[in-house]
Order: sequence, then C-alpha cells, then structure tokens
Amino acid sequence: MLESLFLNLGQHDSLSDDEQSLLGNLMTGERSFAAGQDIVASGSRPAYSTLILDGLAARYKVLADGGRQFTSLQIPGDFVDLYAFLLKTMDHGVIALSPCRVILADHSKLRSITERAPHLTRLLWLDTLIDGAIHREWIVAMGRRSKVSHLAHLFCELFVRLQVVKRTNGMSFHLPVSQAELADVLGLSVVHMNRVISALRNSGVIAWANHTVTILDWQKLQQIAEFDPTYLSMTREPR
Amino acid sequence: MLESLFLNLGQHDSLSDDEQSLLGNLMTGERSFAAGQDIVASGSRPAYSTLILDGLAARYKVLADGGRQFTSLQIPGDFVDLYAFLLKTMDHGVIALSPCRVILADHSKLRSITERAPHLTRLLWLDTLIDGAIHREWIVAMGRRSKVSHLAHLFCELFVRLQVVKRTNGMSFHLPVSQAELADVLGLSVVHMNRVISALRNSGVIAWANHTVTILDWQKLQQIAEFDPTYLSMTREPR
DNA sequence: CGTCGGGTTGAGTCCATTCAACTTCGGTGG
DNA sequence: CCACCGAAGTTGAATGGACTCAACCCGACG
Repeated sequence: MLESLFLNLGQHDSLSDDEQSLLGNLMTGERSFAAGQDIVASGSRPAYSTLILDGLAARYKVLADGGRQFTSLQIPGDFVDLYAFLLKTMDHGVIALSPCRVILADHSKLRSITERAPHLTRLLWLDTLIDGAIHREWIVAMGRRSKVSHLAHLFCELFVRLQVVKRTNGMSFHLPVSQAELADVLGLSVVHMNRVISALRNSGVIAWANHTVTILDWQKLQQIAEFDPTYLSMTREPR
Repeated sequence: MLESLFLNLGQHDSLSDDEQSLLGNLMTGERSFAAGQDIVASGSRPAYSTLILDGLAARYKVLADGGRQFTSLQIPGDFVDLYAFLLKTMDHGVIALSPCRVILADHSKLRSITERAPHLTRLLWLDTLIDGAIHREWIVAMGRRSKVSHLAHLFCELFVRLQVVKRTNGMSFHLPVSQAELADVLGLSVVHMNRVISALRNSGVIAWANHTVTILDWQKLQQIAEFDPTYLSMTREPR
C-alpha cells in the first residue's frame, strides 16, 4: 500500500527492509477526501503529516482580492505537509484536486525517527529538499519563461514525477484539473490560460482531452520547456 | 563570529551550549568573495555547504535566451546551499551581490551531526524548510500579487529577516543591489522595475537611496504587501 | 428538454516590454 | 582642475502580451 512512497524515497538511495518496516509503522490512519475538500487547513497546527496514496492535491494561498495561487502539485507518494512536523503552523492550505486517499504520519513518530534512524531521517529531509528544488524551478518559470514554455515545463515535470511512481500510461498521464485550476498554477487569467493551452496544442507536442495529457513529441516538449531534470535528484546514490 | 547563525537558528528554539560548540566545530575555513563572483557554481558537487557571515548573495538560474532569475536572497546567518548536503548536485548557481565573507561546513561533519545530534539536525532541517516557505511566498507574489505589492512584500520580508540577525538600523537596511538585479528577482524588465520602484516611492511608504532602504510607513507597507510573517516561523518553541 | 460548469472565441483596454534617448554621478586621466 | 567616460537610473513612445467583459458552444446531468 505504501508502494508509491517506497518508489519515491527509494529512487534517491536504497531503502533497507528495516527502514521499510519503520515507514510501515509510521504511516497509520487512512482517510479519504473528495475533490475540492481541504486536506489541511491554513492556520492549523496539525499533529501529523499527510501522505497521498491516490489522487492529486495542491498547496495554495488565497489573497485578499480572492486571487488563488497554487504553490505545488502533489501526486501519490508525496507528503503534502511533511514540513509541518517542524514548521508547526500551516501558513497555507492543501486542497484535493481529485478524490484523494491519504495516510497519516504522527509527528511524535517522526520525531522518534529523527532520534533513532539517521539515514531514514536524511531521506525524509531530502524529500522536503526536492520540494524546495521544485519551488525554485517554478519561480524561474514564473519569472523568466514564456507562458507556453512554463506550461510545457510543468508537463515535463509532472510526467517525470508520475513515471517514478508508475502513474503514467505510455506517454500519457491523468491530469484531473480544470483550466481554471491550471490558471491558478501559472498565475494567469482563465481566458489567457486557454489560449496558452491552445498554442501548445497547435504546436503539436501534446494532446489534452478527457483529463488526460498525451505527450506527442517528448523531445520537442523538452526543448520548448528547456527541461533539465537535474533538480529532481533522480539518481540513486548514498545520501 | 557565528553570532548571526546562532541568532538565526536560535530564534526558532533554544540552542544548548553543546549545540553551539558543535556548530563552532562544524564551521571552518573562512573565505571571501567579491561582488559578482560565483560562490557556488551551477552543476558542481560541493563537499561542503556555505554560510554567509557578511554580505548579500543570491541563488539564480540562467535560461537559454540569457534571462536570469534569482530564486532567493541570502543574508548573514543563512546557509546558501545547505541542501547540497543531500541533493549532491547543484542545479543552479549562487552569486555574491556584494562582497561576501563566508564560512564552510563539511558535508562529512554535517552527516555526523545527523548521526549524533538529532535536535540540532531538526534545527538545520528546519532552516531548509523555512527556505521552502519563502519560496512558496515568492511563487504567490509572482503569480497573484501586483508588481508594487510584490516589491513591498520583498521589502517586508528582508526587513524582518535582517532584524533577526541585527542588520537593520532603525527602520533602514542596507540593500546593495542595482535595479537591474532587482528586476531579476521580480522577473521584470529593468525599465518596468524602475517604474514599479517609482510607484512605491511615490506612495510614500519607502525611501531608497545610496543602496539604503528606509521604511517610512511600516503599517501601510505591510498593507500594500498583505504581509503576514507566519511563514518565517519566528516563534521560539520546541522543535 | 433545460440548466450548469467548463471550454472557446472576439473585442477593447491596460500592463509590461522593447528600443531609444537623456541624465546623474563617481571615477579616472589629461 | 576639469573633461571625459561608463554604469546606473529615469523618461518617452510604440509594440505586443495579458487582462476583462461578454458571448457562445458543448456535453453531462437532472
């Protein structure tokens, strides 16, 4: 059941059997959320962190004028709020974009892992560091890429991340978001988001219908995006 | 000499004498960099992480068209690349924006801290988590704030962070960057950056001359920025 | 069959960009 | 001492990108 977590952590360094059972003991209390529901509320002080087993979720902030900005997309095998273990107070919310099945990690148990299992601690720390690396890539995309390139980059990133946890189907993956939600990822208006999507479609590198994205030309998509997966740390080495 | 590091880590939770001496033993090998020099090169695999003792630095990425985007600003007491300890390969560069004095932390020593000093490990982990929280705030600013509000938010953030490490002077702080560099923070053209600065100046909330920013109306600046410092985790509690 | 949420398209406005000129100021050399 | 120079800041004008407002299409669903 924790296969996606093992795939996610295990891609960076090997996970011993002991560590796998520590993780199995750590994760308890499965829950489900409907699309649109808050998984974690802004301002709360959760006593546990949440791992996604199935579904798509996103971190977000809402401004005074009602504008919403997503700051990340979370897929199966991702902790949506592992940092809350040390940051304590959530400064933003986490919402389910599709029906989500999740499982929880008590902060008291996480703490005891940091006291007793240094290598596993480093792997969990690493998970939050990759989170940060993705954030930096998003900042670059928002600041200096064209909107089409930004969208292409997002698709590259999602495809590669989903591949790790075996949620791709050939060159296709399921992306259960509306254009309005995607606009809140890129920081655009809905109308303009629609035009950017059309532009990428018309260039013939992707198809997107029925909430399924198909990459028609992976090479060209990467070129448009200037995608370099280094930031995802997808190499297995001692950490 | 490590006072700014102690101030930085110590604002979140208390640092024991043992931990302070562990940190003193960790940080060795002082170096200096001139403004414009790379402190860490993109693509490198450093064997140590770098702490700023004095000066201003920034993480950045450069795109194929020559566009540059800063993804963070680093002040005294900040590790510029603590995550390299586990990420291994730098996917971006770190540049000195003003003359910088730094000191290094061998990754081998960091590793032994994770093996022997769990509480200090958590505080170092926390440092990288706040890094991530700042990234998320930048993403929100880039995506959904007006440019004036974004700039105001940046000034609020810098002021608060500099205050923690005692680098403010009343309501003023030193900001040794050109408007072109600031444009690479906000993702704007130089010309427009100049106009956004003018707008903020004309609203009477800040003055900026001789590389020194003075906050004239802290209340109103925070309003314009919708600044909420929660994300900086500036409370002392057990971590 | 009507309604509703999501997607698409057109038109006009505003924001941000580029290109270009001009100013200010500190430094440097005649 | 001042004339010159270059880097940084400022301003104007024109272009193009992104926004809003509005209409319309379409498929799912009651």
